[in-house]
Amino acid sequence: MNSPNASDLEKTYDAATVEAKWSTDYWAKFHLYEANADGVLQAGKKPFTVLMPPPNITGSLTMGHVLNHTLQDIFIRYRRMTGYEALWLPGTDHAGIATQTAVEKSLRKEKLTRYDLGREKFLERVREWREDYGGLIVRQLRKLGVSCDWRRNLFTMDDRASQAVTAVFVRLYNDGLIYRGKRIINWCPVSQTALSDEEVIMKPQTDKLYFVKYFFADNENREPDEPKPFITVATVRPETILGDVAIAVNPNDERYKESVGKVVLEPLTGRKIPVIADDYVEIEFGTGALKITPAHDANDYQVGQRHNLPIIVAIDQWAKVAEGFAPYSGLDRFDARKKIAIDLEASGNLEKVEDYAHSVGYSERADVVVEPFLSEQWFVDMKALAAPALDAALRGDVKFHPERWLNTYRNWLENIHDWCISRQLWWGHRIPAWYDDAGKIFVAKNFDDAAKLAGTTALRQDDDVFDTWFSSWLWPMTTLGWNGEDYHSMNSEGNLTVSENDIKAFYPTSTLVTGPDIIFFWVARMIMAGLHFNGDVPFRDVYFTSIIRDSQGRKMSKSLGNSPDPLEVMATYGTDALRFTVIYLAPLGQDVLFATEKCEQGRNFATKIWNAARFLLMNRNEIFPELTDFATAYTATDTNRFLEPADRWMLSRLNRTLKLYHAAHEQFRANDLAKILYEFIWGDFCDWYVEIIKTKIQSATPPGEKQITIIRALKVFEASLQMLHPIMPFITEELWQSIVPRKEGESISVSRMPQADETYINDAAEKEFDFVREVITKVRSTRNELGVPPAPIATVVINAASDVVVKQVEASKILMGKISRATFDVKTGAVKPKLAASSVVEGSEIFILLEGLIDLEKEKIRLAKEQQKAENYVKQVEQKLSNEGFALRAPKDVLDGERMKLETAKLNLQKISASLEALA
RNA sequence: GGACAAUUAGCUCAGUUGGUUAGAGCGUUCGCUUCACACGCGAAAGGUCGUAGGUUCGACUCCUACAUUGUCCA
Repeated sequence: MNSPNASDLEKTYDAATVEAKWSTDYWAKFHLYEANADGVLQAGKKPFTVLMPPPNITGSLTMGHVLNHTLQDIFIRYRRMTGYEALWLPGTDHAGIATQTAVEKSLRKEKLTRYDLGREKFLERVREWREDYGGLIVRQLRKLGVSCDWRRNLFTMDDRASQAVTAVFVRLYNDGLIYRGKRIINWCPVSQTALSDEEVIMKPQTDKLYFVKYFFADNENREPDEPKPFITVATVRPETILGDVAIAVNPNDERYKESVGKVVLEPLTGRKIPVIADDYVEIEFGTGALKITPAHDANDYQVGQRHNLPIIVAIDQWAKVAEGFAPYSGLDRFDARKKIAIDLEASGNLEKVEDYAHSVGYSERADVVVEPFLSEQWFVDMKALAAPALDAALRGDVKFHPERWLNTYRNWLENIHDWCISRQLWWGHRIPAWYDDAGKIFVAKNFDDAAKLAGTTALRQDDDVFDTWFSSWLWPMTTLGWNGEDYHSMNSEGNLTVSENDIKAFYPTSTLVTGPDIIFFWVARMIMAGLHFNGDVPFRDVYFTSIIRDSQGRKMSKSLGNSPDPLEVMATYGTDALRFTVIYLAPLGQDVLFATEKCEQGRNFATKIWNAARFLLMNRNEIFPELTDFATAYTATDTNRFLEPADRWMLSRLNRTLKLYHAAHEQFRANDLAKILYEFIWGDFCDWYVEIIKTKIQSATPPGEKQITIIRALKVFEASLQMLHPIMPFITEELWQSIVPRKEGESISVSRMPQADETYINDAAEKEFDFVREVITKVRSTRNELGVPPAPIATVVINAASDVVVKQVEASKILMGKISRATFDVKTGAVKPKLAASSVVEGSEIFILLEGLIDLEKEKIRLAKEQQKAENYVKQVEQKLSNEGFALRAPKDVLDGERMKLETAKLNLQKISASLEALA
C-alpha cells in the first residue's frame, strides 16, 4: 500500500481526499466487513450482531440517522477490532403509507390518481420510483462510513421477507391469534386507510364544547307556552348528532332517574331515541348525560353493542356527512359542524358554547384529524404475545439503555390493545386471505392452497395490505435468512443456501440502536415476534439514542428549515468531524442541541491529530532515512529501554485511558469515549508528550535513544488511532497506513485493538510527573501575570521540599527548561535570590529570576492574591478537620488525606507569606 | 390527571458507588507568527451546583416538597 511520508501530508487535514481514498468501497473490496457463521460455529469467535433499523426508502439522510448509524458503527467496529465475528445487517423498509403518498404526489403532477392507473400499473410505478430514489439513503449511509455486511442488504418487500410475512400471518391465524372483525378504528381520510393506535398522534388543542338540548318526545302534548323539559348533552362534535342512537346516563345518577326509559328527539332530524342507563357514563363528567353514536366513537360502539342499539353512519370515509342527511350531506365534517351549530342555535336547541381544552388524534403521516370509523379490519390479538415480551424484559433478557425506558415499555404492554394490521393501501404485502361467494374466509399462503381449502377457485383475494410494521417486526429473523419456515445462510458467494447456520451463529443479535419513539411500533413488537417464532428475544441490549434538536431546542423539521443537510456538513467539515462532534455532544438518553458550527470542534480535532502525525512522521524520516529500516525497527525494538519519568507518565496515561475506554464501551457510554480520547490525544499526547520528545530528539542523546523515542511515540499514537477508529474511521485509517508500510488489504479496522496493560499503570509515576508539569505551569503563569516577555530565558531556582524532589526535578530538568524557556537549579535549602518572583508547588519554592524584568509592585499584588487563596484553602481544610464528628467517624484514609492536605497547604501559605514580607 | 427526564460558568454540557481547591468545549480577556498545528500555543477571568427542607461527621451527588422546561401515556 502507498505509504505517504511527511512531505505528502498537507498542513491542514483535507477530509474529502482521505474519505474518497478509504471509502466504504475500498473496505468492501477486501471483504473487511463481511461476517460468516463459520467464524462463530467453526472458528469459535464470539458473535456480535447489530441490526440496522431499516431506513425508509422515501427518506434522505438526517442528523438523526447520522447519530444513530455512527453509534452502530462505533459498536460494530469496536467489536470487530476486539476479536468478535462482527455482523452488521443492513436493509431498507418499504414504508407503505409514506411511499404510496410520495408516488401519488408525483402522479398528481401528471394529473393522475392511482385509481386512473389501477392497482397493477400503480405498483409498477412504485417499483420504478424505488429504482430511482430508493437507493439514495443507502448511498448516503455509505458516505458516512458505515461498516455493514452489504451482501446481506435486505428490502422488506424482497421475496424472503415477503414470504415470512405471509407465513406468519397464516400461522397466527391458524393459532387463533389473528381475527377479522368490525370495529371502530382510526381512519385517515387523506390516506384513505385504517391506522393502528400507535400511528395516531395526540395533540392538545382548544375546541368548542356545545351544550345541546335534547327535548323529550312527549313534549308535543304540552301547551305552547309551557316550558318543555329536555336533557342537555355536551359535545365537541355536533356533526355526529346525525348518528345518535341514544342518550346514556349513569344508573346511579339521581338527576336522571326519571328520564331513563323515556324517549328524546335527536335535535337535527327529530328522530326518536331512547334514554338508557349504563355504568360507563361518569356522573361527574360534563352534564352527566352522554350522546351515543356507535358508528363514530369506540366507547359508544361498546355501549351500543351492550344495549342492542342500531348503528347510523353519519360521516363517510372522506370525512364528509354521509348521504341521506340533507341539507348536510356532502359537507366536510368541520363545515358541517359550523352549520349545525348555527342551526341548533336557530332551533333553540343550543344551550351554550364553552371553550374546551383537550387532545385530538392526528394521523402521523398526513397530519389530519383522525376519524373514528366503523369498518372490517384484521387484528392481532396481542395479549398472548405481550406477556412473554414483558417477562423477558423484566427478567433482563433484554436490557434497555437508559434503563428508564423499561417503564414506558412495561406500561404499553400492560395496557395492550389489539393491533389493527390491515391497511387500505396498494403498496405493501397483500393480505393472504380469500373470500368465496358467501363471504367465507380462507387464509393460506397462496391462491392454490386457499382454493384447496375452499374447494373452489371462485375466490376473491382481500384487497388490503399489511401495516408496514407487520413486516418490520420480523426483521431480526428475516435479515438472518428466515422466510417464515426455513432458515438460510450466506455461502461464500454471498448467496443463500438452506441452512440454519446464520441464525444459530448470530441470533439473538447483540445491540439494537434506535430512537425511543419507536419502542411500541418496533422494539416491543420485535421482542414479541422473536419470542413467539424463534423462542428467544431478538437482541440483548437496546440503546436508545438522543433526539437531535436545533440550538434553540426545537425539533428538527423540514418546515422550520432548521435541519442541516448532513452531506453538506460532511462536505464542509469532514465526515469524521461530523461523527466525532455528534458523539461528543450526545450523552446517553439526553437530547442534543446541535448547530452546524459545533462541528468545528471535530474538524479542529482532526487537524490536530493530523499535525501530530506530521510531526511524528517528519522526525521518523529524519531519524530513519530508510523506511525499511524503520519498519524493521518498529516491530523489533524494545520500547521499554531509556524510560524517563515523562515516558512512564505517558505509558501510564495511555494504559489508564485504554482501561477507561474499554469500560466506557462495556457501559454503552459512547459520549464518554469521545471525551476520553479528546482529552488523552489533545491534552496529554499533543500538549505534553509531543513537546517532551522534541527536547529529546533535539538534544544529544545516547546511541539508539532517538530511535526508541520516536518509535515509542508512534506506538502510543498508533494505539490512540486504534481507539479513535470506531468514531473517526477515515483519518485514522489514513494515518495508520502511514505509520509503517502496510500490506495490500490491511486495515486499521481489522487490526487488533490494544488492551490496557496494568503493569504500566503507575500512580507514583503519574504523580511525579504531575509535579513537574505543575512547576512548568507555575513558571509560565507567573511570567504571564507579571507581564514578562516570553522570549528571555529565565533562571529558576527551586528550594526543594525534600531530596526526593531534587531527584525528580533533576531527572526532568532538560525538558522542563525547553518547555518553559528557563534553566533549572534545584537543591534543598536554596535561598531566595533578590529580584525574583516566587511561587510554591507542593511545599517546594520556585524562584524565577529575570534580571530587570520583574516589576516588584506587580509581584506584590500577584503574591498577595496567591496568599489570599492559600489562606482560604487552609481555613477550609482546618474547618473540616476541627469538626469533632469528622475525626470520629470519617474513614482513616480520608482523615489522613485531609491532614496531609492541611500540612502542605500550611507550608505553602507560610512560604508565600515569607516571600511577600521579604518584598515589603 | 399519571409516568419519566432535565435544572451546574455568558452558551452547550461532563461530574460512574457521598469526601476533588466542582471540570470541558465554545465565547470573553491578556500574551505569542516558538522549526506539527493560528482549525494553533501559553495564561487568565468567570459558578452561594433551580428553590426550601431533611438524612449524614460531610451533599453537586441520597431523600421529601415545590418551581420551571421537555417527552410519553390518558
